[in-house]
Amino acid sequence: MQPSPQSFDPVLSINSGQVFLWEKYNGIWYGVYGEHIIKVRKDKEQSIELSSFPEMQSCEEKIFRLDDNINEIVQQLSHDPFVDRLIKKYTGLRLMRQEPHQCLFSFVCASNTNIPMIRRMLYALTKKFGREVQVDGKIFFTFPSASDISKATLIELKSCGLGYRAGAVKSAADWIVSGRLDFDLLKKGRYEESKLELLKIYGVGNKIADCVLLFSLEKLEAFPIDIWITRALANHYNWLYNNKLKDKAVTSYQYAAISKCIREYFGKYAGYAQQYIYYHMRQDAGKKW
DNA sequence: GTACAGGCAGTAT
DNA sequence: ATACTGCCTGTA
Repeated sequence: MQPSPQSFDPVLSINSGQVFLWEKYNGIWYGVYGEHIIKVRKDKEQSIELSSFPEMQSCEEKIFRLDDNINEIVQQLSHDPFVDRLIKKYTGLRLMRQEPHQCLFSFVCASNTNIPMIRRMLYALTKKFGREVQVDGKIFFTFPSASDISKATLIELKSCGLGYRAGAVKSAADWIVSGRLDFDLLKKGRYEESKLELLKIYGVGNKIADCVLLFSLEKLEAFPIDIWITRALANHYNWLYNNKLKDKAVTSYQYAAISKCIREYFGKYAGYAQQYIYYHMRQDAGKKW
């Protein structure tokens, strides 16, 4: 039987650059999901086995968004020939649902750097401020809470390799702890309103806000535009924004205009389109991470 | 030594 | 509304 878009491939999704604290150990994938360690094993028949420590109810459905109506999503995106082709090419690629606070800190750290560096920073943060747990004889560290990070000094944060991002991480932590930033409210709010709230945080701009909205706050219309997506838009969607995009960084006004246009074009599941395009661009460039 | 890597904020025009 | 700048850190 041919694989259909309905199937999902956890390893492909884990390796698509949307999550950072995952690693392969003895052929099994382990990932940090807040306080939990997630274990993903694919056996020879390719059947998938997921477990969580401590156990989390229906973690497979939760993390790999199996509650999404993928048929409807695929159908809605298939009007675009490019994305339609990518959906068929990268069978099983899914968005992954992340813990909001881990997601926010991850993408604040992701600003202006590369994936190996992001992984290094986040691992150092978990090691310094997280809780040690053992799974299958291997030591892991849970993701620190906002309160843990808020108590840290800038020096300590910088010692995790955060550099100038340390201030942004600390201020985000302070906002969460003070209740000034409430993820439950942002989940309930509309995309535009929740985005405006996130943009108030020091160190959070358009791209990071859209990542947090898409990956952790259930805003599937969010379409994060980074350098890879800018290149893709310049190559395949030049009609959407009639301007020279090339490799230049977009200004915030350009970002808003492109974002609005592309969300109208792809519809309420634009974020899924972004994921396929992003993965394709990086594959094309030969990126492993 | 230089360039570069998955942005952002601040400032000037 | 856009252009320009500096920024931690590590790797090629």
